[in-house]
Amino acid sequence: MPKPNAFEPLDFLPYLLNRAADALSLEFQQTYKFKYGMLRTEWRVLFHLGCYGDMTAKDICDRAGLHKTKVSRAVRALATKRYLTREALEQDRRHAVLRLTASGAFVFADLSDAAQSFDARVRESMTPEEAEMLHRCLIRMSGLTSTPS
Amino acid sequence: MPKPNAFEPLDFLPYLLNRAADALSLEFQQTYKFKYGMLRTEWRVLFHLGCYGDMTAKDICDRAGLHKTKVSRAVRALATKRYLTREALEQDRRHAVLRLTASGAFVFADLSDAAQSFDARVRESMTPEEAEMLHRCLIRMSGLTSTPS
DNA sequence: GGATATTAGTCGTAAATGTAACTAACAACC
DNA sequence: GGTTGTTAGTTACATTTACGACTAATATCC
Repeated sequence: MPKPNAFEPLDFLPYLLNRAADALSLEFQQTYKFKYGMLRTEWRVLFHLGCYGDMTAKDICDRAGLHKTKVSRAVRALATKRYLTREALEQDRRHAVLRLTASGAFVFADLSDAAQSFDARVRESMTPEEAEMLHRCLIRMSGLTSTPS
Repeated sequence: MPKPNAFEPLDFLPYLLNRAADALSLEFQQTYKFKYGMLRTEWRVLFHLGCYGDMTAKDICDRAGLHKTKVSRAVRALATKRYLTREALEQDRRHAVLRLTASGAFVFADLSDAAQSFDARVRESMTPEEAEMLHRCLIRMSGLTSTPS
């Protein structure tokens, strides 16, 4: 007896989203993994620092929606690679401002370019309307308001 | 000196996709994790068996785009929970057909209902056009042809 | 029918992750 | 100024994953 209203994996949004995210991430991963031996979280931290400027680990956690232990480990790895420095704030020494070094900035520039090309290539498979709608839906589902405020 | 054409995380599709996928998966995870103590891959395997009927581990790997070791372990976990049985094929004893038990089928029915409600709830946040377009884009990005052959 | 190659599935180990406990610095209240 | 609470970040440990090596069954080719 087949189910009356059969629901199938390819209609289930979390599943579909995961497959698409995995497919894209896996492909782009080649770029930062092979060239710079970075992990995904390291790339994300670098990306945030490069795009938004110096900030603390906490800021990155909030922005990127990552857990502090994950960021902590990524920051340590990036510091070991000399891609960033940690500088404790005078007024509150619990905070450490993270700053890209020259080589960190160079790597960021390289990866950022690669990311832009990659993104552009993916967008080629859709119409501008689709791209815009996709962006809107993804932001909404992520629970992000698009206003950075 | 600010970058001329600044690219930012929220415009990068892999990042956005991951955030949306994580947000949704994390939420739906509560359902199968708390009620049945299942891991995501276990839920996926159950989902595939329930939706598509009896199949081998290899079939699930191909359909779900999962590595065989991941499926192997999920299958063992589900077998331990008595949600499925493994039956070696007469004509080729390398293959083992996986079949849901009565309780496996019950759990599947329950989770499948929950998944449908969840999916419906997420879709409420978008127009039918958006939902359709999203589905199309995700399938395309996943590298899946929507024709199951 | 015996050597070689494939294939389905499992196992072992190293790496990565999640969770909670921890440390250190600050704040607030008395 | 000491007690209590909170926050940024790290550490420790258990769970999960990735990757490769492995086993067993079948297919192929001679």
